[in-house]
Amino acid sequence: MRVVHPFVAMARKARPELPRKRRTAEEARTAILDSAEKLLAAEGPAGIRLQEVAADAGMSHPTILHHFGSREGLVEAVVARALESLHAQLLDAVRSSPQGTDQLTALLDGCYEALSSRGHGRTFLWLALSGYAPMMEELRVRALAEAVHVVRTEKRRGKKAQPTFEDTYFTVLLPALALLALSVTPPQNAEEAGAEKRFRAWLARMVHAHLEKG
Amino acid sequence: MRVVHPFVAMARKARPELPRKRRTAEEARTAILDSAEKLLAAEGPAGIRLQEVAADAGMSHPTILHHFGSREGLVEAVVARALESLHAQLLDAVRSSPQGTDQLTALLDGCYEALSSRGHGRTFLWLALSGYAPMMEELRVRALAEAVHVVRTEKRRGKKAQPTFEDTYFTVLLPALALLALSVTPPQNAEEAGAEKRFRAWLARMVHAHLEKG
DNA sequence: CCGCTCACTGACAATGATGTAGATAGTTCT
DNA sequence: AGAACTATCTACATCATTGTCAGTGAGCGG
Repeated sequence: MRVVHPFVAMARKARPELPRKRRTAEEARTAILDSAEKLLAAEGPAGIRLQEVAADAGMSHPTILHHFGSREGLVEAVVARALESLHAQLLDAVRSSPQGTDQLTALLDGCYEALSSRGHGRTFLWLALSGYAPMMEELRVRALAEAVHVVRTEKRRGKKAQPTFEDTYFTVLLPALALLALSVTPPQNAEEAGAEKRFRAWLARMVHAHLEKG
Repeated sequence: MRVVHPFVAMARKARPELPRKRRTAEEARTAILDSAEKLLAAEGPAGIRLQEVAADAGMSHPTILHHFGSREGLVEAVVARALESLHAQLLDAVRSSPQGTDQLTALLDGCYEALSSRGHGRTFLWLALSGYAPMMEELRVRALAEAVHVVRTEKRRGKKAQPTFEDTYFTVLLPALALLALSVTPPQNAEEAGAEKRFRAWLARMVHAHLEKG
């Protein structure tokens, strides 16, 4: 039934770049996930092919199946890790600077960085389109808006017109959607990058003005 | 070399639902494109499979190859037709109402309708992510912003502070990006639909206020 | 009625992707 | 050193998808 390979040694010699490396299971998993994540951001979940991931990670594709059970297992793992990483980066960006126009610009810059630097914004949109991630819930805009709303109402304690929560929610949602869409195609040159930066500053002024005036 | 099929007639009888239909070439092409466009909006360009398109259009997959030459040919045709249709619908929406807050709300509603009704927004994002369509150019935001800027400067003739074109551009770009991102996941129920409608009205007020004040 | 055109079909080839099986070779523990 | 463990490999099986081919039949002009 099984044809035993005759010339293993020869094949080995023919491709001297195959010194079977042995990593720890953890190292192997992260190497695989790193390679898969690149493909995920570039081509979406459908673009994750075992052979290609394996080639990029410097191993053969059955090794991936050994570590993740199946292609679906790999996809789930890389999706989970990417979303986790995105949320962590966004949280970092939000935690640093809460008040003032300049800080708001910095905040938007930070969020945009989180979305575009490692292709997480692209990944997120791929997932939303593919139905992997429930768009709005995953972006956790609501939670962020709640935090902002607390600060906002705090600041205008005593004023007569208190803003509604929905107003605050929309005010947070708007830049979130815009930055997400922008991150699909990162700027190709310095000029585009400059324009996008000015856009974020402009957007920050707009949002800030709206939050202040109520 | 070739095994001649022995029981064609029997096979025909076995599946009586196969009366070979003959359409005109035009009818066939549009039927195929209609089916392919559904798949394109749902799963992106990578989701266009000849067998599936053929099944949906009620024919065998070689017929598609007969009409479009190759899968790539089909994809190009359906992409071209979808973008054409999206631009036509957006143009329609923009042409109807140029001034005032209420009309601006209607305009945004119209644009959102164009993006979400037939999944054109999803299609567009699939294409942008896949690298088929150059995001910003394809949305033709610049051309729209130029038209808006003419009207805007016209209205404030004589005033001292004229808004820059970039300000107008950003003011058009912002709702464009937001609506596009929103169209990825159309509302699942009446409540979500209502919230999105209120968001568009809120956005229209914001944009209108900015355009008026300068 | 005849014959041509071409939309259409089933069968098959070719390619590429996932998954399986058994052997091989680092690592670590005793 | 020897044994156990397991990360890794090659080879193969299986399936889905695109594309080719030769033939079929509906409609139309003579």
